[in-house]
Amino acid sequence: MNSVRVRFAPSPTGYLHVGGLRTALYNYLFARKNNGKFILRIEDTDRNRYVEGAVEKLISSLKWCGLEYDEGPDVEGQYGPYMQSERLAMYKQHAQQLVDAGKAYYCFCTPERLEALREDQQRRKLPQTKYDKHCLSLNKKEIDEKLSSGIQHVIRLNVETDQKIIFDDIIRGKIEFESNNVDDQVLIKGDGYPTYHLANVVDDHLMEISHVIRGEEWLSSTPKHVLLYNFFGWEKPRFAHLPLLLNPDRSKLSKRQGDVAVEDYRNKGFLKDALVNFVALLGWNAGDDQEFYYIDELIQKFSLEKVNKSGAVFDLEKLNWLNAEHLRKKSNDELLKMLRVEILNSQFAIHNYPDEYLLRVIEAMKERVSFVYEYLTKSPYFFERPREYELASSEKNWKSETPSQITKLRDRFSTLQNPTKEDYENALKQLAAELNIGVGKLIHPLRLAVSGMSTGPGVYDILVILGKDEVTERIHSAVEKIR
RNA sequence: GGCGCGUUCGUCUAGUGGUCUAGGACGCCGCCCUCUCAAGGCGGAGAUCACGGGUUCGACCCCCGUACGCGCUACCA
Repeated sequence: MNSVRVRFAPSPTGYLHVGGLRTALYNYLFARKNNGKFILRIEDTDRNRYVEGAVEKLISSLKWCGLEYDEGPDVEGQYGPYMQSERLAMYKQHAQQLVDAGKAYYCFCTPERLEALREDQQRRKLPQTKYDKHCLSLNKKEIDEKLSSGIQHVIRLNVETDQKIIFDDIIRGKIEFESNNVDDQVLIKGDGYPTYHLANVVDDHLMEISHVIRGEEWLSSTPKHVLLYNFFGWEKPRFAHLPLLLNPDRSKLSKRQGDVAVEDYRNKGFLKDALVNFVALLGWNAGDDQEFYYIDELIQKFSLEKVNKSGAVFDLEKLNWLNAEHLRKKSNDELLKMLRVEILNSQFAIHNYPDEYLLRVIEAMKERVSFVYEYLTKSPYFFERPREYELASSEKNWKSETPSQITKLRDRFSTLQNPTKEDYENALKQLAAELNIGVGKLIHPLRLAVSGMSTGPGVYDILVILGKDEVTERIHSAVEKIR
């Protein structure tokens, strides 16, 4: 059995698109599952689209997601270099080989002639617009003259007419094209750089790529690649074209309708485990009911045969849910580390909370948060005294008799020695009984007094975490401040 | 326009000719739990399986057509 070698081959646009993440992930899962190699190759053959620092950003996003590659720009391998811009000589040499064999030819047409040709074809309502092979008729002498005169030129693929181009896609099955619909694609551009089509075929062959797993947008140009493999006399890799990721309106996932960069989701507080888990399920399912996965389980269960054919809408609601699920599964120690980072980046950075204290907060809030930052936004009262009191709750629960009742409660609390949850609870219940009122008459104002809010963990848990002195202090100032 | 690919609850999906009066998950609604909010448990609404023809004793599953959607149609990837 031939060894599995797959690659993720993005062009460095400045960030890692979530669709790109999904493609990278499937390549990674497939490689790991089959004891193969996962390679990162940068397709930077478009000089007009050069973006400073793009490769570094791409790599850092990929690594943040946990997708470690075996060979790449910064990981030594036997098949480098892994930046296409550093492989120009290879493309040139292979293009020349094709020219010598009559499978490709020099073209000296100007952009103006090409544009005019296209317009003419459109005006005549031809079924398709394609190059007219004008330069194919040039003789050797004419070509040599033009070449030595230094005039700009490209090299084009010489597509034969009336051929059937058939290939097998792992996900979609047999796919058939007519060569008459395939244009004489430019292989080497005027600036000497290769186009994607030439570069990806040459590299995939030289790098011994066994499976080309890429987005569906490449399906239509695969016949060009197949032709290239045939012309070179090379064995083709297996192809697998992945369904697209879509906006809620089912158009191709784009910036216009929300965040598309992995970095965006990272900044919003999503866990890499959740993002990876979510994106894995967009277009793939093991055939069972499992939805929660760690990457190791994905590796075990993944197979290309189970990848869907149709596009999947990127549904934030489900991502949110998965994030909460993954967050809740984290150990308290892991959460502590993450919470510390969150605090450092918040208005509470000036405070110094003991681990012991934060661990108790985590225990109390764990079931109530979907994001780490929510420890701060949903229970700010664990980090600072309430600055204000929720109006809806004070109007509902803070009656005219409340100040005196709650003050009595405070007095009871202050007599307790190292009170436990139960001690607080007993004290409150006893007072309620003595005052002949329901416990709710004390509990709700108490919650409001110590937290400023009406929601959160059980009040007694809050009291224990805050500690007696803090609690009595907060009750005191609440009595003064509310209303 | 041409070529290609696709089409099961709002969304992600299970389903490979009879087990489907179509299962799960997210979201939504209700109930339980309960000092609140979550979490959890239970239940509900939600898909004439895009449509129309075949094939078959029998079609979500096979074939053909139509519609719709998406992709490609560059010296961009």
